Amino acid sequence: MEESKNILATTYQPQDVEQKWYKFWLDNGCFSSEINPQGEPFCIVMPPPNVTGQLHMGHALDGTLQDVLTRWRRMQGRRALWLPGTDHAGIATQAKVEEALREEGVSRYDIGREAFLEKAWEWKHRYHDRIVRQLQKMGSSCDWDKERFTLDEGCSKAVRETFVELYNKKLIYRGSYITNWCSHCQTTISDIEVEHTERPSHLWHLRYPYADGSGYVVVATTRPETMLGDTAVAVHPEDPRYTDKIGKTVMLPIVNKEIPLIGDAYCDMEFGTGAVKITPAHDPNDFEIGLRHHLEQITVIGKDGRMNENAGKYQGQTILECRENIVEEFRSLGLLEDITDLSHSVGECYRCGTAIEPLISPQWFVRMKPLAEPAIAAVEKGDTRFVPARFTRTYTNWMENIRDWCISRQLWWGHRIPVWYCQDCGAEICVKEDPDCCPQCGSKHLEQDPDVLDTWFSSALWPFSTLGWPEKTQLLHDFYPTSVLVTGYDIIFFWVARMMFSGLEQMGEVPFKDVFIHGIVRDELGRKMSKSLGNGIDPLEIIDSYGADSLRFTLVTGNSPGNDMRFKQDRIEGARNFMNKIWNASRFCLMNLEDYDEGKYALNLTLVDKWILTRAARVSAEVNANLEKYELGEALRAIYDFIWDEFCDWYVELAKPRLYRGTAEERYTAQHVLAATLRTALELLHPFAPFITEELWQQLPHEGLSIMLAKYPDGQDEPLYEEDEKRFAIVMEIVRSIRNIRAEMKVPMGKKAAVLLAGEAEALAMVEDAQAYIIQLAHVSELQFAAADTRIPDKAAKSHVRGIDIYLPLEGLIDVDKEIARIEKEIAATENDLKRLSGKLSNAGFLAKAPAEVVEKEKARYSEYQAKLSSLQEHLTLFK
RNA sequence: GGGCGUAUAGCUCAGCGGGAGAGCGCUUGACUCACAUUCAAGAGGUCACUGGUUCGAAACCAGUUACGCCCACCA
Repeated sequence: MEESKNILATTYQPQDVEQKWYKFWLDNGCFSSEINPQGEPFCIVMPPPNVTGQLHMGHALDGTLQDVLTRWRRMQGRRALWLPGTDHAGIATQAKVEEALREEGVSRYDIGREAFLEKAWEWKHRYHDRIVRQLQKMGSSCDWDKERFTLDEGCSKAVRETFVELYNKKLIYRGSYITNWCSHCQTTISDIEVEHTERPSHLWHLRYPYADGSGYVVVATTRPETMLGDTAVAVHPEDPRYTDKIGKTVMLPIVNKEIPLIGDAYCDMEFGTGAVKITPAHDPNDFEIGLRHHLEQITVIGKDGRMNENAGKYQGQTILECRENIVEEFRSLGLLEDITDLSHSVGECYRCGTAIEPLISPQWFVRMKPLAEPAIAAVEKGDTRFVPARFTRTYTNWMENIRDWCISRQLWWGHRIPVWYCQDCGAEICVKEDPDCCPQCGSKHLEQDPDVLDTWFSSALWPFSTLGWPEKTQLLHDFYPTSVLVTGYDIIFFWVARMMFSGLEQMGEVPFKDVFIHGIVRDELGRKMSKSLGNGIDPLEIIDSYGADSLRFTLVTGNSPGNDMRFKQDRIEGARNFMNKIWNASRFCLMNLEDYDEGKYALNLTLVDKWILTRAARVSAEVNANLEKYELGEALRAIYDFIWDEFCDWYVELAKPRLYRGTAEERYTAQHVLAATLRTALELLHPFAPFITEELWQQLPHEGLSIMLAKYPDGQDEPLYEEDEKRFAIVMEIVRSIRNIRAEMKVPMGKKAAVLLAGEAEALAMVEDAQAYIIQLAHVSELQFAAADTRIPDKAAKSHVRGIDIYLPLEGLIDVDKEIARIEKEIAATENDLKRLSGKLSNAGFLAKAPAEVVEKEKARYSEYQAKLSSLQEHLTLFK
């Protein structure tokens, strides 16, 4: 690695170092959980990206947060495991593969199930490799040796085990119910995969004549075409308009069939005409009513989304065509009463946007009630904690109102349902090992259920299937329950909730202790990034031009838990600038360490040394506290401020005189503190910006193989020089004050002014040994000290800081009017502060009830401002 | 119909009981020997509104308004 020393370039080139260090970490096993075999286990199981395509900004955010937590814990000495993997993504992947086939001019039915699956696996390998490369480019420190895939052998075994166990407990059942059918994807989807959108539509009021010729009843519907499958008309049993009509029959127009008028409390008397047409085969509510009243289910819409053979002359028409024609026919029959506007929510497939058709078909379901109860209790007990806490309610509300989960999909890519049907005796066989013959009749004519499972069924097992379950592995024993799950709020229902009940059911324990929820990454205008809008920002492109560290920095800063963030170009540039700043600060450090010889001299710490060391310790503590709370953005902000403001703008500047012109001993101390502080800063920053910190850390004096394995600074064992910290704060104020006067008076840089500090001996003593600092940073030619009552220069600009009057006698440069204005402005500000403080201090309640230290602080502040005010007022009289 | 979030400087956002913050943008000045992807200084805010709790509220509570999101079998 020695040849990598390149401290000449004044700009950081991430491309040069990122690949090198990732390989180094891999080669040295730094990502293995066993790099810290003695540590307390810490485990994050990666939400598996779909193998459908490539990583987007959401993955980049998700991965960055996980990597920060993992690297931080690892540096703390924990036995940290970040377990990676990918998801087979049933519908999505199958759709992609089918699309590819279509381009070749064939359908999946042409090539058959086996050949299709081969294609799908090819697809999987190709995109899997791409995703892994992308995760690696991000700097992800996951343990690749333990990588998993939802459709791999182990996960398949876990799925099989779970299915059979739930089946045996009657928690999985098969039945003909109405489910959500997507005619484009050609499969059923679960309730949460249906997206509801408000669409403007109409309410058609149709007349259904009574069979006995006594007039008609008007039904209101948004779906006239389904009338072909009507098997009743329902009204509220207590609706006075209809009580005497219940039990009559109506003549279903067009179809010319008698159907009953029934009473059912489902009907809302207020809505429409109070009468509802009932189509049990095409509406979930009607389905329920149909069951209650033993109505016939007549399917008139087929799986292709067109009217079927039961639709008579309308057979073959699309739903919308048929709708128009039915309405026309009602009109011509004189049975169209009215058409009114209505906006109502339409269910659409989350994948393809196709309108969902409720259809009756035999499907497999998970019985949710018994599984949801422990999952709710576990969160209420606090076994699993949501961060931020507000998502607890999102979770429990959903769990409490949960409905059975339809898990069968009419796809080929996925876990095949482990159920066989005996072709001879009709037995249903659900077993862990593929059966040879029917256990009931011994027949060999068995046929496996053609369907596969919802992808989320396998994802639900992810926290333990990846650790080896159903085998009782050491890994499972050591790392389950996992420490934290990091994911977006958009999949709390799809995934988090299902992992919860699956973990509790199969493992008897929650799958993770914390759920750290983040928002989604939006574009500059706050819009969701999407393919159709074409507003997506490719993380890989950002990495290519700015580096992974800059991308990670951008994603972490300004991102608070659970909230969405906007990705703006100028923020990534800011991140890039920060990396460059560190690069150059390190260059400076390295240039001055050429002759550094550890231990050569005893340290002789100066004021500024003690200040920066104390600040480093405090920032370290603050960073850890924030990371514990999952406040990653706050942690990083503290590091940023420390490095840029305190270390670069103050410490480095003040170290220069000793480095350039100091004695050998002085130079040594400065080198030592410089290197130690920079090293601490790099270590603090490492989880957020792994590449640049490794590159620089390696070049600094260090112990150990990699910064990844350095102890994360926590500031616990460092001495705190509190007195020096306070004193240096005063120095900073004085410097800023002088700089302010210089800038306001437009004193040219080259023009150095003499500065007089006047005050009580006690106040002056605070800054006495900091003269050189003030002279250097405030461009002062000479610094004089004087007693408080010294006769002061006539034509001097003045400021006042902490009991010290600061005079800049700038003959010829002082613009009297400007100085008056400047002083008046400062006086006004001071008076304002005093007013507020005196109000506070004259408040008996405040003095009696506020904590003593707060009262003390305010009192001190008050007298300080008073001194400042009188000092400035006195000064003003000199000019008037 | 239920639930949730957000409203702080021109923009993007932190802060969430004790002196209004950052980055970007803007103004002014500086190529100061690590960095102009820089340095220094500055302007800019009744912290959405109304009540309440408190000695003290941007922060806590209640309500209001605006925008956004999620859930719900609204023919």
